[in-house]
Amino acid sequence: MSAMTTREHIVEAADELFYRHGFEHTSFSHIAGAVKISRGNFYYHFKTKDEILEAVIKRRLANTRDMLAAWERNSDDPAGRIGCFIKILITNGRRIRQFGCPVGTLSTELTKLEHPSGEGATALFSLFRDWLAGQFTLLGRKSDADELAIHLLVRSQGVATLASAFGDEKFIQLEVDQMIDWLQSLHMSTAGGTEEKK
Amino acid sequence: MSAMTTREHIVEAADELFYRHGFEHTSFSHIAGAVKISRGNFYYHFKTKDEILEAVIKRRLANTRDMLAAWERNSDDPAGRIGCFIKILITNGRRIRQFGCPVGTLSTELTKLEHPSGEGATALFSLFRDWLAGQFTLLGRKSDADELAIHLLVRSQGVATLASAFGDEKFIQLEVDQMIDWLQSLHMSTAGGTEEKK
DNA sequence: GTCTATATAATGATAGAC
DNA sequence: GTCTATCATTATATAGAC
Repeated sequence: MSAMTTREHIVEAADELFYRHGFEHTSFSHIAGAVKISRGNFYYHFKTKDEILEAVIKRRLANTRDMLAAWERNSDDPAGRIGCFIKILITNGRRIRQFGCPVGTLSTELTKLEHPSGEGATALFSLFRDWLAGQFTLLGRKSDADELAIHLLVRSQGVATLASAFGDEKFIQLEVDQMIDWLQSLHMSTAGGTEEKK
Repeated sequence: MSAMTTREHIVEAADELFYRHGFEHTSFSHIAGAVKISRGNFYYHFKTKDEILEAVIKRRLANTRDMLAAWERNSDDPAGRIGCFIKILITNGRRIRQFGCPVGTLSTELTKLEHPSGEGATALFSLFRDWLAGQFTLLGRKSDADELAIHLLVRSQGVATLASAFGDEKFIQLEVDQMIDWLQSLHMSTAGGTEEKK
């Protein structure tokens, strides 16, 4: 059934292990064990560990693009789409409490390692940033769309960091509710502002 | 002049290196190079690398306690003290853009490593959390003091994460200003609430 | 207390058989 | 494409001289 190539299996396993244990802490042995191939066979598919990291980031970029596209299909109004973003904290709550945000934690690690692929991790952030800014623009907040996008990223990143530090889920819901309220109040004031311009 | 023992030098150097490059990526060689002692000499002072980590966390706990005490001395009103917390993002802006938040990044890393000292890193978070909750209580928000403390931690953590991912400083000031506004609005509504009780 | 070996294990990476 | 050696390097950690 599974038409996945060995290469794809490697990237999928590496993706998960990098998320759970970090890039540096994940060795070829770990990945090989997960994929059930020998360490040697690895180098037929990837010449270096960094190449696997590149493939993982590419995969995450593609998956993220798919997710954003799905949100756009599932909701016509930008506020609802932004709501989808906010609610990942609930949807992926269990994993976020365990391992934090996959985007933020990878970016943080690669920055400390001064790793060239750190830019790729930032690109992953930019994907969300630009998409959110686009939605805020549709909401009528063209002038401060990027600031609002950053603001939401800031809050969701912070929730993820604290959720995994304290292993707590109580305040995740609280913070999510506040973000939804914030989005709502923004929507309201914007609707008013739009009317004034008529 | 320097009355610091070799042990203290090691802990200080390790503290800085753990912050800049992460715990796992920092080797004895790196620390030894910074302190200018041989690798072998290390084990006279610490039996394992984990022991150094413990000492570093202990040092950070002590330094944090000192910082919180200084904020209490420098300001009589709790709002001003909370303002001190918010403004670390500016004060330590350069380093935060380079290496993120020392508390958050260590906690994130140790969680992924499933390292026993992860609890120590969380204790560092709790120091801020409890202190902030105490200040909010003094502000007259006893019932939701912990939620407010978490909320501020969330936002400052998020700012630190994004600041280091994008290497940007523009939105740090923006976010800090918004946090100050939020604190102010809270203070106002609370002052009203306090009067009502009279 | 500090040093110079040295032991040991794991890691990323290679060579060559099948 | 996958495997079994194997290599070189690095890391933590130890032993023993000074």
